[in-house]
Amino acid sequence: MVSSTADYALRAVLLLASRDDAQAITSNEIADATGTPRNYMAKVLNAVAKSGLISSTRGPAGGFSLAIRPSEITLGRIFDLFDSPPHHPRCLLGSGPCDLARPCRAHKAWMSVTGAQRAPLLSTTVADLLDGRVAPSPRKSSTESRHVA
Amino acid sequence: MVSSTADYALRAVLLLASRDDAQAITSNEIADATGTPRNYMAKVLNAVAKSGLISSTRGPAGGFSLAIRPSEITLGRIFDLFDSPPHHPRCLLGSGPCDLARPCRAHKAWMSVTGAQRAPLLSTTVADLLDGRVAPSPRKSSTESRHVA
DNA sequence: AGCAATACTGATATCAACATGAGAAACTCG
DNA sequence: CGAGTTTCTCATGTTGATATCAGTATTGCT
Repeated sequence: MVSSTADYALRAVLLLASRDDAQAITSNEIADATGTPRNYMAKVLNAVAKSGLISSTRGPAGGFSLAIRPSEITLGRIFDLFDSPPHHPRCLLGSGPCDLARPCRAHKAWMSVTGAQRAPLLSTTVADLLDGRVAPSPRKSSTESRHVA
Repeated sequence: MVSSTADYALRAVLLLASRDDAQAITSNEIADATGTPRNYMAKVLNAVAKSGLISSTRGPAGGFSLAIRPSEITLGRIFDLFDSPPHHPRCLLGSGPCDLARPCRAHKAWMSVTGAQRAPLLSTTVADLLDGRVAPSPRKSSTESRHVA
């Protein structure tokens, strides 16, 4: 459901956010601490740094450090770097005209589902994750009881 | 976010559910109507049929038809056939003991996020999609206003 | 029995994500 | 200026999902 690359990025950002000191950590340290392949993590960090979430300094005592505050980093912002949000180019029902401007019923309902899936990524920040704080879970069992008979 | 295979399966089921007559449709008809590759759709339909959601009859005038009512088919049931739900084998924060029984704070929050993403898949049925009906969207802006300053 | 239509099965090709390795660029120190 | 440390970049290998093809099994009809 979430690519491993985006998962690596999340772990790295989470690790950086968990230490308050502005001291930079090397790519290898991050890889070892998060249990990810060293060379690959270096590439992932590079991509994240390009987006502006983290900053990198080269040379001795160099490494990576958080560029903005954890409360500003939503999960969606991290995942969007690698996993592009899905778009349904063709209508879910085969026939009939159905574009984005005038989606068919199924298309409309589907967009709502994907939107609901995306909501917690947009509302949850890295700071929330560190504090164990959690986005409000949607109340269930409202549609659950409809399809019993 | 959702594999193309699962997407194909959803379209096929949606197409079958959209016609009330119990007449079977051939694999090729389904593929053409949904705009998916013929040979691949045949294989996907085969897998869906094995799970019991649809039934298949061979020979002339054969094809596929819905095995159970659309209101009984949740989206999660279709997607789980191909996209296995993600599990986080390693803790999100590198160090410290953290298993599934006693998850760390970050782990706990993460599980809540993934759970919230999965909720609409479990509560929405194929019948809902056909009717344009939609799962209740989680109330937002409760965590949204926290990270402004 | 034999033919045609259809679902099924396995082997194979294709492609993108994942991962590795080596070397170049950049920075800090003596 | 030179040496050491670290990020950065490119080329290559590996894996799994995606897609195709050819062949087999099953059923209905004549």
